[in-house]
Amino acid sequence: MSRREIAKQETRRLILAAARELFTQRSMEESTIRDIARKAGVSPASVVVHFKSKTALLEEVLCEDIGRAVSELAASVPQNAGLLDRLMYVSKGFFSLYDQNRNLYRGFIRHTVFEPASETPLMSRITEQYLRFLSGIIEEEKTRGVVRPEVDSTIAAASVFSLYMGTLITFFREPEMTVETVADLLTCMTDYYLRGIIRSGQ
Amino acid sequence: MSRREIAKQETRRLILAAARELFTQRSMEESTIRDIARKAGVSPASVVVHFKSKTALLEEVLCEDIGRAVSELAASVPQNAGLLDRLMYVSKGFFSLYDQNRNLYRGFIRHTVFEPASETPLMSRITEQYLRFLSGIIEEEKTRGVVRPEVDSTIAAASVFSLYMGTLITFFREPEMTVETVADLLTCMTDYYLRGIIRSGQ
DNA sequence: TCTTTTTACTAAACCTGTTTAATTATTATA
DNA sequence: TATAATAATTAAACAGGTTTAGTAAAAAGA
Repeated sequence: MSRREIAKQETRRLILAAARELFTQRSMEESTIRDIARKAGVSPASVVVHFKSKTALLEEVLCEDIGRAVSELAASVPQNAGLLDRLMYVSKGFFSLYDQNRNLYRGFIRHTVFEPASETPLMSRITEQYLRFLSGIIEEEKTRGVVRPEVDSTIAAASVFSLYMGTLITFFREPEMTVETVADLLTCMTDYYLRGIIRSGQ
Repeated sequence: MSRREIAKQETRRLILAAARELFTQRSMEESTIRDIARKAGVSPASVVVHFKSKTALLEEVLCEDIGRAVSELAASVPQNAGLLDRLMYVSKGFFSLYDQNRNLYRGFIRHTVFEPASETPLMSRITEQYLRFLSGIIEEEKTRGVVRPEVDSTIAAASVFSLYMGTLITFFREPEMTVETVADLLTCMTDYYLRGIIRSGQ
């Protein structure tokens, strides 16, 4: 690595560290690029040169945390638990994570979820990781005979994920909602999803 | 109404008309407050005085359209259709509406969905209207014996709405996705939801 | 080694949403 | 009617994300 490249990486590291520190203290709006730049000892322009935008910088910081959370949670799912509990396990972990800095994660998700997937590559990767995890569980339960064999696990995973997103929206929209309340709601909704709501045989 | 009040309402009307015209031509970001103010013949500050923020102004404009769409769609649901088709009917109408100006609606939903409910009263009202419509259908199908009687129609409506939101996110994230594709996906997901994915009797 | 090219970085400017401090016209009051 | 209070409006400023034009140092080429 050339001397230039080394300096560049060091600058990048400084910005990331400063951003992480500020973002964990304040919300997204309260942490300005100028603040981050000052803390990192670089110019505001440098921040935008290294990370395409403020959102991209936040994505870089938070996706590291979220990605680690997904991996850890997915690895620690209680294997002897039932389908519903296993599907809920990671979602509940996410709610707890977001609850640590609700405004920050709210801002982050607001700025990424509705963007074209190509604009938020890190977020996309984590979503795919989570979807694979969910469809993996469903496939597993298919071989156990719990889930009907004709069910498309990709569609089912996307559905379970949608229910999660729906409750996440409620979580962020209703400030009085706690992690427990939202987890209970999601559990109830997912339970319905698994069992269906119409009489069987219709 | 005093002379002052009349003038105030007229200014408000001018701003709304200008905003509507600009918003239907360009996206949210491309329509600046200064542009709207110039077209309306008022100062930029006036726009913010009459409407709390740019988002609130957009909410005012679009919720009129969305609200009308909900009412019209809800009133024209084919009554003899099955549960699935009736649940899908309004959602499909929304997708078509959003497809008319995808970037504008994307920006709008991005700026409102994750805000506290109190900040976006018009959006909240429409969401409640839609949820009532959905739970109404489910209650109806309960009396017909199609939906199991122990099902909580509020939870079920929230679930169907979540599936809609999930596919809407996909719709906005994947630019190549068409109204037809997303409608098919949602139909499939909702069908699973109604019938459940596990073997009955578990 | 000297020159040219590349590139990390930045100061200053730009754009836009929003706020503030008047200004001016209307309404209420004496 | 004259004066005081009120409120609609705005010019100007502010703040923050982003862009631009330029600088200076490193790398490449002679």
